[in-house]
Amino acid sequence: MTAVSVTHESPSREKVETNILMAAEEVFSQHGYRGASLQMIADRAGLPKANILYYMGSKQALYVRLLNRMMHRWNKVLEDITPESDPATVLSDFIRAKMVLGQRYPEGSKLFAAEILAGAPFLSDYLAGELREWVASRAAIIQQWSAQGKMDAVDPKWLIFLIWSATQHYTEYSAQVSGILGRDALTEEDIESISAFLEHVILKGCGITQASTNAHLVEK
Amino acid sequence: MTAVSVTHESPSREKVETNILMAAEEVFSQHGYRGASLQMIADRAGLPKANILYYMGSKQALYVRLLNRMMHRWNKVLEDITPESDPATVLSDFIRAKMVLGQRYPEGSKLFAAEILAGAPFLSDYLAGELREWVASRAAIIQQWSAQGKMDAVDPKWLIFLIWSATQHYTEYSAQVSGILGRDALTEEDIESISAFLEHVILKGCGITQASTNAHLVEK
DNA sequence: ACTTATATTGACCGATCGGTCAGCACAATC
DNA sequence: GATTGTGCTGACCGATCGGTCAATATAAGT
Repeated sequence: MTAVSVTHESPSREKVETNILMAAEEVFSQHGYRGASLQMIADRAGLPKANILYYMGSKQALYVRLLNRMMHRWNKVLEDITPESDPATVLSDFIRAKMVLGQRYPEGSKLFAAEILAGAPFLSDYLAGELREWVASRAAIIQQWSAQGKMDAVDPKWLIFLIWSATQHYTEYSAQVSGILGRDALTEEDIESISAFLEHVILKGCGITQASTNAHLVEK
Repeated sequence: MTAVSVTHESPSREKVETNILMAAEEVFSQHGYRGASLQMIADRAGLPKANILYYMGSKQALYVRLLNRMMHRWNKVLEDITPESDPATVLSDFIRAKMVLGQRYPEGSKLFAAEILAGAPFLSDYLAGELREWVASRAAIIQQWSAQGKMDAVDPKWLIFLIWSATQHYTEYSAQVSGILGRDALTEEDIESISAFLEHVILKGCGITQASTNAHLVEK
């Protein structure tokens, strides 16, 4: 990527940063914070190592920036939910939204997973603060659904963790999944099949009757 | 150190090796293969770095040895299962066996997770060979259960992945779970509560009526 | 054209990486 | 007592780590 381009104009700052962030997300997600090296990121971005530090300041700043970006993406999921909402559609949307998120940002999801695996040294505040509130508020609503007889009296936290884990599995364990399935990557049909399966098992397992036959139709 | 009367083989060697393996499992599980350093392992084992290499040969040999040890532990799960088996008890046992496995070997489980996250560079053969066969054989049996009307006609592979992910979550994401729950670690009651929840949702979600022989698990 | 500000990067720093090796400690054998 | 074999480890190796900096190139402002 050295300047051999026919056009003499240099890429804008934003373009370069995006390029670096993409490369860094790949490397960090594969090897974790300690296992990743700036040289690997630089090579993947097609830039000299010093240039990475010029734009990002330090390895840690780059890493934290990627974590924040991923947290921002994640925060948009399941924003509006009330006790009056229909459990079937809400949980269904939740499952599918998380599946889409994992498919759209596989490297970011893996980056997050590696951070948690390492003991969440950079995310402990977020987990015990913002995310805990997120879970608590959603759990309270699910609890009300149970009290209203709309679903079984399951522990809402375990239910949330179940949906998280079941959906994340297909992005973070993609190497295992594709190794077992004998396929390089999941197809569109795979994703739809998995989503329908999770919808079926989790809703039915929680005693939720799917309101309409076309509940699987989700629009963004 | 230890004065042993019978000295056919050196018992100290085994002790030292176990010590090293324990330390290495912790470090590798936290930081992955690249992120782990022999110095960190040596410090945790209370030995000089050269001693680690004296016993284990190389970083890679040590890592592969840990992976193999974890694979052997894992292989014992769900060994005997036939089409005549009762789906309720089999799946229930599967869920609880995996929960126990994760609680018994948290570092080993995380080590495995980190390896998969990195793209399974050392495990691709195992995933596409031994483990794929494991899944295929169990999937065939589940398929027969569906054909016999013992349960819903769900895709067996997705079901196996669901149980894997849902149970593994509590060991590999323990930092996230405890951060959200505000607890340092899961209690015995937590484990039982989670196991009962997963049993309830997954069995019911697959249209399996819990057998009377498991009556002690139904109500809690 | 000249000045200023920003982009870019090769060269370098001390620290740490995985790994080698010579040599010491020590018990068993001769 | 001398020899041998094994356990053990400090010292060292070249490579790579994250990060700094001076020098240069390019763009922008006047």
